Amino acid sequence: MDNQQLFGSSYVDTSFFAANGTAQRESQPKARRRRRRAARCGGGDGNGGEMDEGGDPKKRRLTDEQAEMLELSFREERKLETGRKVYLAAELGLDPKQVAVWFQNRRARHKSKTLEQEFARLKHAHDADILHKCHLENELLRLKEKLRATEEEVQRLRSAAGCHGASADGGDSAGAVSVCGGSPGSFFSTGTCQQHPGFSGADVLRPDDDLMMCVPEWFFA
DNA sequence: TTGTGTTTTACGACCTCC
DNA sequence: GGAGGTCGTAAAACACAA
Repeated sequence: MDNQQLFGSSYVDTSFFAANGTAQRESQPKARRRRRRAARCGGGDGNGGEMDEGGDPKKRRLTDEQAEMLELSFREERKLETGRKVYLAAELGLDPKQVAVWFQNRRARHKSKTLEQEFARLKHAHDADILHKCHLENELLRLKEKLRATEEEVQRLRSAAGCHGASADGGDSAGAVSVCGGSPGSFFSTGTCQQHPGFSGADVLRPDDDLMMCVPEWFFA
């Protein structure tokens, strides 16, 4: 069937068909499924309202051609105004209501897929943030350890110089390394990085990432 | 062949816009 | 008020592993 004939120039431009053709389906399994069904049923009859033995209109899957043309039309414009609905229904031998329902369901599928992709993107970004936070925490620990060593060295030099009253700060230097066990805002308890169970930082790691202290506790569970 | 999970079609309820 | 939208859901159609 000629695409120009089917949709009319006001609905679909020819460059779209040229670019997409009929091969650009969302997934191969879907195509395979339709092929198998077509083989079983002896191909589509072009009638979406086939009756069962009792004469009741049963749920009928659209033929490959019908689905394909609706898909092309959907990609062109996701909303369905009355004129286009009636036109498509007439050209595809469907009830206008069927066309409307198909578009409703197609929009729902599209939205669902979009949300899925957006979720994956946000999760990836979140994982990267968690990893970055881990590195910052590790760096903080290193710096505090360095500070503690420096303060110990100062203390030692003062002692060596006979400056016994120098510890006016109450000997608080030991508190400098208490971050591991007691820092209120710390993410760490025993030097490991506590992650959410769903953390999947592996996909954002780089070869030079220092993971010395960044092992989630659940890893050892 | 059958049980089960997934996809597709269809519908009703409710909302928004003209 | 009617047309068409989303959302939630039922059920048929289908794929596939056991």
